[in-house]
Amino acid sequence: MVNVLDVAERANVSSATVSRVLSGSTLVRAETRAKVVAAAEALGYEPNSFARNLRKGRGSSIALVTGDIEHGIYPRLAKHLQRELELINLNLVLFNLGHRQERLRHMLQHATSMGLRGLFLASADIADMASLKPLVDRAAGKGIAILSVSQRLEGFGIDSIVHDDLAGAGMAVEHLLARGRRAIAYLGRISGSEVGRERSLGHEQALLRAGLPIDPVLVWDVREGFRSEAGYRMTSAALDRGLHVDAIVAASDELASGAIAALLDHGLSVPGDVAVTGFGGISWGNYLRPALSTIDLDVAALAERARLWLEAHEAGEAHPALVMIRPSLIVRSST
Amino acid sequence: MVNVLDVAERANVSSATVSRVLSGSTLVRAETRAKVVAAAEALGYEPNSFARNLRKGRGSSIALVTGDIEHGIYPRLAKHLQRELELINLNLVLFNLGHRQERLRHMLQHATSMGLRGLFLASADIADMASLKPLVDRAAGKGIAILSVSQRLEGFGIDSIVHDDLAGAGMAVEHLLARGRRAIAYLGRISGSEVGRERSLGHEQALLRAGLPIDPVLVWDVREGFRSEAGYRMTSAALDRGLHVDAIVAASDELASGAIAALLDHGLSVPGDVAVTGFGGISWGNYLRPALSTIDLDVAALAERARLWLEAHEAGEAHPALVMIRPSLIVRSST
DNA sequence: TTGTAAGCGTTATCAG
DNA sequence: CTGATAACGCTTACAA
Repeated sequence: MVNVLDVAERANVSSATVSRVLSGSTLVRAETRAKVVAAAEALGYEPNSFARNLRKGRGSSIALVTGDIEHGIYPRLAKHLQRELELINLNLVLFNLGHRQERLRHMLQHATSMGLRGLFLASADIADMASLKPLVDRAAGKGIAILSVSQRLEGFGIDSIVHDDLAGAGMAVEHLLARGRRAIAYLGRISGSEVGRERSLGHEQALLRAGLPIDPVLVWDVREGFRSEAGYRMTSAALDRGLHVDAIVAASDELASGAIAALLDHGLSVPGDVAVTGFGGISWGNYLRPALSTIDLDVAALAERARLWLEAHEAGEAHPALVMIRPSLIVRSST
Repeated sequence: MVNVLDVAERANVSSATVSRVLSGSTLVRAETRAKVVAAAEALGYEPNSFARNLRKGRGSSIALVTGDIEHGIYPRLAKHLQRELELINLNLVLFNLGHRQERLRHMLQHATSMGLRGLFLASADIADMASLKPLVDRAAGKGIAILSVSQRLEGFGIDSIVHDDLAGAGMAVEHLLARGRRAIAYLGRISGSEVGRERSLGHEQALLRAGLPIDPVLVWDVREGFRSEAGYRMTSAALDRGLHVDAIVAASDELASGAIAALLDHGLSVPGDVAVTGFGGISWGNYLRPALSTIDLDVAALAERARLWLEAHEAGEAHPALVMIRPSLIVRSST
């Protein structure tokens, strides 16, 4: 393994000079710089990141902490975040909780020891924030940059960059109202949990704005998460109970796909009998039949803001505690 | 930041002893060990991974190199790999190529410098392997563990753990033949590329086994990758040309969803007029209507084998150059 | 503009 | 079974 000393020797300079050249310092004579660069080149020198990080006292990776990286917009989020971090020479390390709360504790506890520079929280089910707070503070105190990129956690002192779920759900409901729908169900509440609360609230508030009552039987809980299966099950159950619905606002595209399947299986037509909207803007939504109208989440924008936040944080600059990314409605044939 | 010396001081031992205790060495008196553990506990000691890695000369993360982490089975793969690596205290860092070949070169070149312990290649479009080979060898020579987890690359001296695509495609074709289909198209060849070649071959061989001819017009190229849009486009184009087909074997679930959409849009029924199979076993496939019959890939098994491979590799034990994971057919209503 | 030298926190070697 | 000590490769005061 060739190191700075080898390069220094070959270039007839000191290791300090080599280091200066390689870290792009300007305080080096052009001529010297050239010599060093040539020597490094010739020897195939590659800096050792551990030594550098050890010396500098900080690492070069950010952990993306997800509940379930497999579903919803998380794969897209991971992709965009990685791309953004790469711009500032940081790595994205993946940490999937699999919905085990204690693993988050573990993560928070060992963030410094793992040499992480920051933590992007993208787990949808951070429930017990109160008990987590001390750990978060401890990590933050040690210089770990902590940002929530899925839930609004600014109330707990954690900066948050999130999609404007409230507005998104509102847009869906308003679109359905404009289409003449009145019995607009909400699919995807997780009762007793903050998860998806904003979306559920968006549905509620939009109905109230329109002067419509909130019918509790039209708010459907999912316990198994935002996946197709839950959508299918809850929609089926509602239909079996003979509920009257003419539209469903689903909290995710996957839930929506399950809902549509259930409706079709019950002999109903979409959107003829029941219109359905999704949430997320997943790519295959356009190839469901009927094609899924959905609230498209601008994940690329979110990822960029996350990078900007990180840069500001590292520079010690001020940054807003909450950024909301505005989603947009995509109208397709399911509504 | 509390370090080994602090712990040593508090426990009245040397840093060496602390290190021994913390790395679980048995050559320490139980009593001494207890003192050290207590001191570490009391001080809230956390080992510094950079120092450790620097000293040990190797890191603790594996990079997952994908072409596009957003689609297909890659999110699932990432999830399972992370879980497996966690078992052996390794991190998974994400590196998404976005289908830019030169970024792979870069990755290979800087793997050591980034302190990576290994590289899992999961990019479907590693085309120019010949030119990449020297870089791979160089990295391998430096002790980087390199494993392909999507393409068969054992011919290039790269150990590979892959799904048995040949068998999978064969199972799909045989299933369709058993259902009486004869004009079985293959959707998803990328002409002039090794990508998906095994699947395409599986289709071909299964037809030949059944004594059926290969009709070139029934092999559909996709240039835009294995996504829904391409499936829709190619299927539409074929139908517009008036081609007779009674079944489509798609190289991915996303392609299949596009194909089904195109068929329905052309007024055809699935599976009445045309049966369709997917590839992957994506979770929402069961909620398409008709529900998608597919070749289910056992990603969890693949991930486990990958971990086992890594352990063997590190232990210097022998390990097979090629492991094939057997997929299974899931029959739903699209066939 | 460049060199010297002192660490960063850990582990491995060698004595004891 | 334990301690002293020398690295690992890099950056950064401080000197020159």
